[in-house]
Amino acid sequence: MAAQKTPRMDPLTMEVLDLIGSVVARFHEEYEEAAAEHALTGAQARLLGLLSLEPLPMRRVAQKLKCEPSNVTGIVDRLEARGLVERRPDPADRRVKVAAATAEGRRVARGLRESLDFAREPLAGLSHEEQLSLRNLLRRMLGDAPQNEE
Amino acid sequence: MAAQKTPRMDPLTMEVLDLIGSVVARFHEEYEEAAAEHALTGAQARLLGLLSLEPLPMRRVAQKLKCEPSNVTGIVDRLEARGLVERRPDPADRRVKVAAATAEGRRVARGLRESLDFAREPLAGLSHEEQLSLRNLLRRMLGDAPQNEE
DNA sequence: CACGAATACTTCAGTACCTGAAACAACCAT
DNA sequence: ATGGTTGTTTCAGGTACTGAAGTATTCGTG
Repeated sequence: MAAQKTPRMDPLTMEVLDLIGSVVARFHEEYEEAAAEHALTGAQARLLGLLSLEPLPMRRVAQKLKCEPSNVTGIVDRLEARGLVERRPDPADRRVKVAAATAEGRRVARGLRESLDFAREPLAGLSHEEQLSLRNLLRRMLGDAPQNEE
Repeated sequence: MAAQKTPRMDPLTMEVLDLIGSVVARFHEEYEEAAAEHALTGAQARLLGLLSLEPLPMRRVAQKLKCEPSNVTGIVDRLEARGLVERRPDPADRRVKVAAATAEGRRVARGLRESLDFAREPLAGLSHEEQLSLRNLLRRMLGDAPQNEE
């Protein structure tokens, strides 16, 4: 628990912090917007995006989404009602229900992904070196052990 | 609305995109967590942070938060019940109610800001040059996409 | 000045999201 | 077999959000 008092904050650090805040706000906004275009809420879009990669038991979904399993039930209910997701029994354990995106669900998820032009387009304007540098900086910010130094 | 088919995506670009997604998720998570430590929801924390800078009419708050004014009513209600925000009449226009953070509200907002160690600490580990470079890259990401659609 | 339109806020359904507790079924260890 | 644990759902309770309707105030114009 670092209870430091931040005696003063470097103005550059503050600006970068602010820029990150803007990126976060912008990203979120774009995401919700893209979801809305497909008649989905943000939570539904996140869940569908997750399941479009691979089917997952409800409990795993809750872990990935960092929420309670009881919450997942409702979101899957609504997606299932729209035919975008289905519940399958797990042959190995009859307690678990595996949530999986339907073909239609995967189609919608792809469309969703393609709607997220926000970061892709500006990124295309950066040179390869700049992208590399951005990647490394972001990696360090996230605390990831850099594995592919280049 | 660029409905391009993304003929191919540079793997580096994809990784950077992914990292940005992680930053966004992390930032959000930290924000909600910091808010929860002060017994606030994310929406309440955002509103309080806004009002800690300057008092604003309800209508302006809704604009800043990009939501309906009727929504702001409820959030301000709850913050007001906790004594963190108050409604003041606008002497110039009796229709208008100005929402303002109380002294206690400003105190909580400051604590909230200081709890957001996520980006500050990793940033402190970057050299001045690296921070400059990160700032410039983020600026370009945000500024190169002038989104004045209307 | 009066009167209708516009503006600011609130109230009121209606929906979604989210949590925590309790119920239920199925698994597992003894 | 029994009892504890695990996976899912149901339920109650609360926040967030929208859109429509309602109230009060301001403003524009005849």
